[in-house]
Amino acid sequence: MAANSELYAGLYTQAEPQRGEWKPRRSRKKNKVSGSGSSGGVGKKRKLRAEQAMLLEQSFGFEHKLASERKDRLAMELGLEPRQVAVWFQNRRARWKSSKLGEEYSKLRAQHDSAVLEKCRLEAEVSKMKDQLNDAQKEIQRLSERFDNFSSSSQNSSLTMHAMDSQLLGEFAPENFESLFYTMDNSYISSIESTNIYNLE
DNA sequence: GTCTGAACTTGTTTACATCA
DNA sequence: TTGATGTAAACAAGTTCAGA
Repeated sequence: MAANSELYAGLYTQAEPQRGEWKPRRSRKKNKVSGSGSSGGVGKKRKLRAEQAMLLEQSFGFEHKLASERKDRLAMELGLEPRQVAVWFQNRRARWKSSKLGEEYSKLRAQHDSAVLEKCRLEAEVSKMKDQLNDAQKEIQRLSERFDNFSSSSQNSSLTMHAMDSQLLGEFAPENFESLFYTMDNSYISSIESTNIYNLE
């Protein structure tokens, strides 16, 4: 296959090449240029001079895409082949994209790390709350059993609820103890929770 | 030996020219 | 006039390789 540099040599026109955004392209040339001669052959790879690279960078900073006119003008200003300018822009776009991807990766990595930390924190919190719930349930169970024992042993007793109140619960007796027992028939747990007897903290 | 970057290769897309 | 086909130019992605 003929080298593209040979094919392209001398074929650059005033067209506006842009992919993605539409712009009118070159008008087709009738005559092919076989210019496989000196100009197309870059031959040895050589590093661009500092001022050439600087101007190319400036141009790239202005616009990443390279319209044909600009390419020709740049090539003329820099004393390079238009093909070299085009190649430089292609490579520069590739480097730019690569660095952009690197930045994007770093950002996502940081977000991921902080999300993992937050997940750990939340899991620890859930675990702690489960423990507290467990303790609360045990305490409820304990009190329930004590109450059952007491009520069965003193079923015929003449003790009043008030007497039982202070005897059984001591300092933990809630102020509305009677109403608590009344609601316990319907919903023991929820009434306890709603009267906030047990501080889970 | 490694890295960087210029140049190249391959495949795809798009605009245009030509012809039936 | 229109649809099919060919061609050139441009691009992205990947590769090669000279020079630092």
